[in-house]
Amino acid sequence: MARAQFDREQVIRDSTRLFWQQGFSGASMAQVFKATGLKPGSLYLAFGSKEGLYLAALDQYARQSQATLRQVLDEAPCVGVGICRQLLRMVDECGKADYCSCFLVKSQLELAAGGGDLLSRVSGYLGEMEALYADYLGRDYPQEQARQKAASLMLHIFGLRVYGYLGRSRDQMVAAMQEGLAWLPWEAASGDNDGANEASIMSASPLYDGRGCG
Amino acid sequence: MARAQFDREQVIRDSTRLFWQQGFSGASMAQVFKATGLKPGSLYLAFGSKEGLYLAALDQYARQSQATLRQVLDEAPCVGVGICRQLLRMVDECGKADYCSCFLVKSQLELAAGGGDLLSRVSGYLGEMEALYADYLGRDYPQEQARQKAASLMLHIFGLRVYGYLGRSRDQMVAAMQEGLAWLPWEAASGDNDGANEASIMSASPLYDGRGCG
DNA sequence: GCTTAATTTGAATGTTCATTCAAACTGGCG
DNA sequence: CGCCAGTTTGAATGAACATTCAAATTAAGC
Repeated sequence: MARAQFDREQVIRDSTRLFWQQGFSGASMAQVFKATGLKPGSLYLAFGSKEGLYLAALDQYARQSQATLRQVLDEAPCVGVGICRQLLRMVDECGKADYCSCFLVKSQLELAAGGGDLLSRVSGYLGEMEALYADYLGRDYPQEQARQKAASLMLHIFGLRVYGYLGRSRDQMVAAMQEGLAWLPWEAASGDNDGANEASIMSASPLYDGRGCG
Repeated sequence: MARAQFDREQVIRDSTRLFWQQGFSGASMAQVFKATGLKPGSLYLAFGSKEGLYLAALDQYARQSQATLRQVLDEAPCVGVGICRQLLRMVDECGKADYCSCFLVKSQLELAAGGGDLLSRVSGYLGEMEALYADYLGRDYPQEQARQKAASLMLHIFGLRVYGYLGRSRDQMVAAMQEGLAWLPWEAASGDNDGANEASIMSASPLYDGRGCG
């Protein structure tokens, strides 16, 4: 009966990289065939359409992002420190040559006008990220304050995803984040790294490191 | 010798609306012909190419945005109040049915991967907005603090341009902005409106009201 | 009102787009 | 081994794409 001869997750990962960089409209299926190594027939049999493939890419990216965020927050000595570490990592991403903002943020902006399935999925995932932060912050703050701080956090994260393109120095960006998020324990986060898990989290491909928008 | 029979500024304005909503790749020249009422030949004679027209749209949008920002800041009793008013207006934009983020922000994200003239123009304009805020803040703060606060401001503005899509209430968004920008005189801004200029600034078309990202 | 350069027109260009499909191939199973 | 459902192939499809151009039309200057 002949099983599929490609690694579905890897194909999605390759497609994600392309869609992330070029956008939905900006990436052609011809580029997808090249990036994944699959021929049209195989790709369409597996994913149905360009939109279907994009949807799979979004799902994988969001799932990965949430998992990584949970991991970072769980491994930190407290929520605040975990959040700082996550933010500092995002700042570091901005310095990379192939910096590409966040796949969800880019998708939200590109697809907003069109509406449709893709858009509601994206908005949903972004909302989930905020809820996740609020949830963790709920350990240290009363619920209303936790929600408020999560909103401010999302504002800074989204902002950084754009600001990161303007070529400011790492120090400038960190200072800008600290200015509006003064309630976070920045000192503790930049000081103590238990070192070991540093390498385990930094890994994977240069563009798609599974960290995402969270 | 036959002069051009169309209003160039109006054509650019119509094109801006389309590009702003759909993006550079997402908008087709056929849509541009429809939106502007011009035939291919006329448009290509006037602007050279799709990219040329997009460039004209960017320029007009950025010029208009900067002018409006200066006006708002100049008319306010002090810089802080002016900034708050501008931010509150941006929050209000998010509630509109055809909310479309900021043309410069959307362009930055879409064009970042491709590079080229368009991109450097966009990044330049965004940098100018920050410099403009820093300049005005220089009246109330020493230079270094002014720069810092301008950076934090841009982070919030960019953030809001994305966060605005998530469908939060006006109050929630205002609270989120206040959380990170607590040094601004929010009370004074929401309280005293001299009323008169309120209507003069709120005007123009539903999508393109010339306010922009600043 | 004639001249003439500038502008408008819209069909035509050749390319690239997402998608389809019949034919070839593959490998698990009886 | 031979069957056949599942998979791969890559050429073919027709629509949509940005752009061009020769011919028609316009109006400013004389």
